[in-house]
Amino acid sequence: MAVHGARSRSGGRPTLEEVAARAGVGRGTVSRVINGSPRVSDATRAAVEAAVAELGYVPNTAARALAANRTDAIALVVPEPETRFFAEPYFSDMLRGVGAELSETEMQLLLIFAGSDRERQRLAQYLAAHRVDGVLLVSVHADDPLPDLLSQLEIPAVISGRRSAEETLPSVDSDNYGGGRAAVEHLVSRGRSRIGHLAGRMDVYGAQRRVDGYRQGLRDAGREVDDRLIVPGDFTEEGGRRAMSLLLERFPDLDAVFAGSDVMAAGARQVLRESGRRIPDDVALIGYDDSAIARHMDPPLTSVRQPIEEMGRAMIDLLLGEIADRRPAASRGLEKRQLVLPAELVVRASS
Amino acid sequence: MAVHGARSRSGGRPTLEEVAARAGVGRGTVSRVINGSPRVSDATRAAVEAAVAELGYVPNTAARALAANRTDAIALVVPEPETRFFAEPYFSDMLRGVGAELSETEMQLLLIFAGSDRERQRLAQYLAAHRVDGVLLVSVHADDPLPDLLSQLEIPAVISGRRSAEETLPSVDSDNYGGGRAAVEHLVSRGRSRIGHLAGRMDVYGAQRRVDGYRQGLRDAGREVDDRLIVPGDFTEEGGRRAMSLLLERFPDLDAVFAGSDVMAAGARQVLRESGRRIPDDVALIGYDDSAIARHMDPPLTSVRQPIEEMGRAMIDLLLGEIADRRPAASRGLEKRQLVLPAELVVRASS
DNA sequence: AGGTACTGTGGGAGCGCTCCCATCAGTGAT
DNA sequence: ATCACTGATGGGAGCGCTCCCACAGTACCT
Repeated sequence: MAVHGARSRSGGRPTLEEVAARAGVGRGTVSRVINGSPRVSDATRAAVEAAVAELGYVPNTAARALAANRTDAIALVVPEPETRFFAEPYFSDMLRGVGAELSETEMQLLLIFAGSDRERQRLAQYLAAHRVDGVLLVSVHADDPLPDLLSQLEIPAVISGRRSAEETLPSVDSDNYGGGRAAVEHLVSRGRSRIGHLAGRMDVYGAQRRVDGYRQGLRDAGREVDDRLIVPGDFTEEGGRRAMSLLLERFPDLDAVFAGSDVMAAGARQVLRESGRRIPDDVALIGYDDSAIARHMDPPLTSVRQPIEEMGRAMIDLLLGEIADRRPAASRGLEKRQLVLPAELVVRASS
Repeated sequence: MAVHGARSRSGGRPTLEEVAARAGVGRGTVSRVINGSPRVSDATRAAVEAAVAELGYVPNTAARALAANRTDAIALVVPEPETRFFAEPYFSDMLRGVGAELSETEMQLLLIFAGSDRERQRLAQYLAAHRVDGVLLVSVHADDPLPDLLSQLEIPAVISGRRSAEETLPSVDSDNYGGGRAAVEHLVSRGRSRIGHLAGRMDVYGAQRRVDGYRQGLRDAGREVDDRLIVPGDFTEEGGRRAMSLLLERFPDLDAVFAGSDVMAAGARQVLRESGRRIPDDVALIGYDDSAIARHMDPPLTSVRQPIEEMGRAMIDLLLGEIADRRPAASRGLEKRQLVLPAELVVRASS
């Protein structure tokens, strides 16, 4: 006996069916118009669009997701505590690029932090429920289980940077090798003869590549590479200080330092100052990341800039491609799915 | 002729039906167990849970959303460009509180920026599609159309701060009045006799209340309020400088200043310095927000602290209540739905 | 013994959409 | 005039869940 009128549970919102009735067409046709199918005559399309406008029709996402098995949403997963996310400009730049590129589409972006174990647990559950069509993974460490979980669940994903030379996931990286090389080349061209390198954490592939670039830069200049000139730090200021002290101890006649990050360069600067050395007169200093630190340092720090915002855009492009190409599972090779964007040396007063 | 086997479009994920078959019960029973209904015997529940575990069953959110007309997601809407979001600790603190409180539930948080017109357009579309069960609105200006859109769409929402004394939406605010009063009380107790106030933008209700508190603080001390001691700024550093200059011009014998924000206090400090006045010896200075600026200022700035993280938690509590109480539409009054959390004076060397 | 009131359970009827097959009218070739 | 296509359209059959009614079983009354 129950009368199921137009005003159902969904709060009186119009449905596809109602739009179809209004436009005097079938359900399928309205669906085609909504989804931009070309197989609709112009007259029909116009009629449907008018009905949509009159009724203020908005598609029900849940119904669409259920029927089409897609969510029109992707997640930006940050496997870090929220604090780091806000502290580092890297993330905000990345987010800007991602947001810009995504605003061209109908896709929705979710921001998910997975710093704590508890949060990672929730994330796993979330992914298992397939609540997103794809995932953007930033700042992943070499031993993170997340990428494997993703491929196991067959969720398209793109990673920023790469975990190793054999990265299997689609990825967008910047040219750490070229960046390292450019830094050294610059120092050589300024007549520096003994150039040290404060390396980053060696379990980060990008840091390894910077070292490789440093080596090659020296070789290009016809110099021998003395491994004792390479001191590992850990990307922190304190690490930079320690590494710098050690380097100075080994080579009192050092006249240039290439640090694997601006933060380490800041630590190095302190040690150089304390030892009475002037920058750049006695020792030239170069950092990496071109962060705010670099611009505000005294003297302003020469640094290697990564096009982070552009990397964000590229990641979205790749991911959308992956999602669209879902049908011929793993058809294309990896070649076109791993991008490396150029890094650029920004010269300032420290070198 | 088509055979619709167990492995359907959804990528072979088990369904409720399959779990039911496995556990030897009906569909309804499994649903009850999944949703924690008490109307299930212990034995049956155990059997179902075992089946869920064996099959690795995860509910299909889209189907649930469609059938139950809810999304289990809420949005934190920031009507500001992303840049400001990252720049101000207010948001990151808020996000931390919100995230913490939400992690106790099954709800998913979406972060949505609506700084540009284009983004606002998208947001409106998003809300019209009812893709979230509720909305948290932070940093809303008096004339923002968003709150009205929300109530028109009948989407539960909670606002941080309030737009005016007659705020109609559920809200969580801090006690700006009490904070202003406490600041003045403190200055009076330190023997300051001529106390100025650098007010914030007067279209922000909280700024008005700080002024009210300032006034009452003086009255409490039995002093007369001279309106020329109150100079409006605009919450910026430059505004703080201008207001401070004006104030100093009017009252060269000023011996205390209460600024409506730490940033304005920073501007004021510069002007005070330039005029040769020492802080706190000649002039005491108090800010508002207790931000990083306050702690790092020279001398460290006395400031009024708002419990932002706690406000975030409270907003979630309120919102979840609103969502749960959807049935008796607008039943409860507003009394219990507008919280005011205490502000606290953090005394440092500047006063 | 017959009622009354639970509790626990099964399963039909949707939710609003997409997918896809059937249908129909039009077009050009035979 | 007939046949084979093609493009445009209608609508059935799900997608996987929740809601709710119906029904069996048990317990407690009169």
